[in-house]
Amino acid sequence: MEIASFNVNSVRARMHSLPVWLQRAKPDIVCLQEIKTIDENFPAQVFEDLGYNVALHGQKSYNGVAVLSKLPFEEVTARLPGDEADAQARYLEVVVSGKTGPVRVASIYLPNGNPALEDGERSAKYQYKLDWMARLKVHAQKLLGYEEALILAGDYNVIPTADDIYDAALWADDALFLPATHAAYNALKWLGLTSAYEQVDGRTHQYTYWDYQGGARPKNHGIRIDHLLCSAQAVDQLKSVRIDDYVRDGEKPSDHVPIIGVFDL
DNA sequence: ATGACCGATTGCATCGGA
Repeated sequence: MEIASFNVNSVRARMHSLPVWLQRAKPDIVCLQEIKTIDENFPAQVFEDLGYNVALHGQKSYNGVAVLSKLPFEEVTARLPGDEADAQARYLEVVVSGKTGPVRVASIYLPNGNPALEDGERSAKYQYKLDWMARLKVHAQKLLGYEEALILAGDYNVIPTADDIYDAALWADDALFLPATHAAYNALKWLGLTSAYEQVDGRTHQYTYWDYQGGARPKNHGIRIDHLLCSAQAVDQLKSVRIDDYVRDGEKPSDHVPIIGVFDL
C-alpha cells in the first residue's frame, strides 16, 4: 500500500497536473492539504473516475484537507479534538482495511504560525500553532493506544533539523524552526511515532517545499516540512519512501511536492 | 530574506502562505 501526502496549494488550481501525477504514481491513499475550497466545489468526480473514494473536510478560500483512497473507507472523522471553537479545516482521519487489519491514516495541515514573534512575545498565530500541536499530541496518544498501523501524513510546517534547510541561519526566528516548535514536534514523536523518511532514507538536504519567490527552486533553497509519522505497526511494514520532486518543475506547480511511503500493509 | 511569487476573493487590493 502506497500512502502519499501532498499539499496542493488549491486543488482547483492543480487540476491540470494532479490527475497526471496520480496516474503516474498510482498511490493507494493520498492525503491532500490546502485544497482551499468548500466540499461542494471539490472536483470529486475526476478522482472517482480514476478509481478513488473521496473524503473531504473543506473550507472556503483557506486550508481544507482531503483523503483519496482506492480502498473503501471504513471510518471517516473530520476535525482534531480539543477545541470546539477552532473553525479551521486542518484534520481528516480515515480507516481502511489492510492485508492484516485496519490502517488508520490522517491528513494533517498543521498551522504555519508566522510571524512567530511580536515585540519579542509569541504572536497569536504562533500560539495557535503550539496549541494545535499540543492537541495533536493528545489525540495521537489516544490513537496509538489502538495498537494499529497509523500514519499521520501531512504538511507539518516543521523543519526537523538544520540539515533539512538550505541555510538554517536564515530560519532561526521562524515559526517552522523555533525551539518551541521542535519541542512540540519531538514530544509528538516521542509518544512512539517514527518519521518514515528518516527511518528508511535519512539523506540530509532533501526538500518537500520550495518558495515561489527568489528563484528558490532553481537554487534548491528548499525545506523539508511534509512528513509521514508512523506507529510501530506501520513503520515495521515500511519498505521505502520517495519524494516526487520532479512535480515541482511542472507547469504551474504547487510550492510543495508529494512524499510517498510504500508499506506492506 | 527573496529573482518580477501564487491563489482566493467580490477584488480591481488585500490576505495568507512558508
